[in-house]
Amino acid sequence: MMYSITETLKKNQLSITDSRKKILELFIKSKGALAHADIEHQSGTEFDRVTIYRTLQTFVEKGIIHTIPTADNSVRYALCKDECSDGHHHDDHVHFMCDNCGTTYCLDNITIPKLSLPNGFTASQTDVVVSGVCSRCRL
Amino acid sequence: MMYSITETLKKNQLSITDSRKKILELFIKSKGALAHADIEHQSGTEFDRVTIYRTLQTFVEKGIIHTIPTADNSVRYALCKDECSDGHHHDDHVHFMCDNCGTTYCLDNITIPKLSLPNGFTASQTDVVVSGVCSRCRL
DNA sequence: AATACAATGCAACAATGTTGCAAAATATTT
DNA sequence: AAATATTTTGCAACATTGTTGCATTGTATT
Repeated sequence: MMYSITETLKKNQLSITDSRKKILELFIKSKGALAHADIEHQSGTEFDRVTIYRTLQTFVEKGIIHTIPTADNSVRYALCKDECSDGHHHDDHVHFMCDNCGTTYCLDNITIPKLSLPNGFTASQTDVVVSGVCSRCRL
Repeated sequence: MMYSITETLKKNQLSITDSRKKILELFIKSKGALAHADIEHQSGTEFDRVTIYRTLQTFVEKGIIHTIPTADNSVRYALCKDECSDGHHHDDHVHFMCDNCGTTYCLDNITIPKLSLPNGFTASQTDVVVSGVCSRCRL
């Protein structure tokens, strides 16, 4: 599957800038989710902290990336699947965070089972966060 | 069900102090989960910010409260059920966060269905965070 | 009541996130 | 291709959240 950085930005009506290209590239190359700090380190002193914050915000709004709830409440981001668009995320997949290496995976293939909520409660979104040991750390 | 504040503290080998009594009381009175800021506001200027942080930390370590992963990655705490003890939490229940009023509920009665993870992955903890509208906001 | 021990408040700091605004880069128009 | 309009960036300043060391105060123990 092709994933053209410039195409993606254009498709979302975003102007093509160095920071957006670079940050999107980091997500594509990355196996797991990224935290703000990861991006800051991996891009060196190339971009201002504020620019990274704003870029991440923009990407979330456009449905390019989504935030991942983690057991330790650290903020992480991962690429959305194609179905996501402007503010409407469809990320009802399972996230897995490795206790050992800290890598966060999107387990796209595992669907979340329907839960029956108490009377009067309606669900709009369901997030599942599994912690444990990933395949690479298990050896 | 009785819930004696002093008893609970004693049971966990904690000395009885004003801040611990007050903060534990807030949790017992509260219907939902509490954030650090909630406690800070509800207890006025009575206690130092640092004391609240340390008290929450202690309560988590002793298994009196547990943190709740939320979709917006804000840190919240809620009372544990009796089974929790020193560092060993058994909080595999569903958490519900209302998009309207922000209240976070522990849905103790809903059990988390078993998920089949990809090969090589082992789960130690599973958190489910449901967002939506709660029964009080639905009217 | 005296001593030992633990918790608190204060100050200082670190990390994370936000806002306003001028300068620079990108996109659009002619 | 140059000029204009629009966006984005970097900087500075600030707000919020969380942490650490240490003297003081409060709690528990003898």
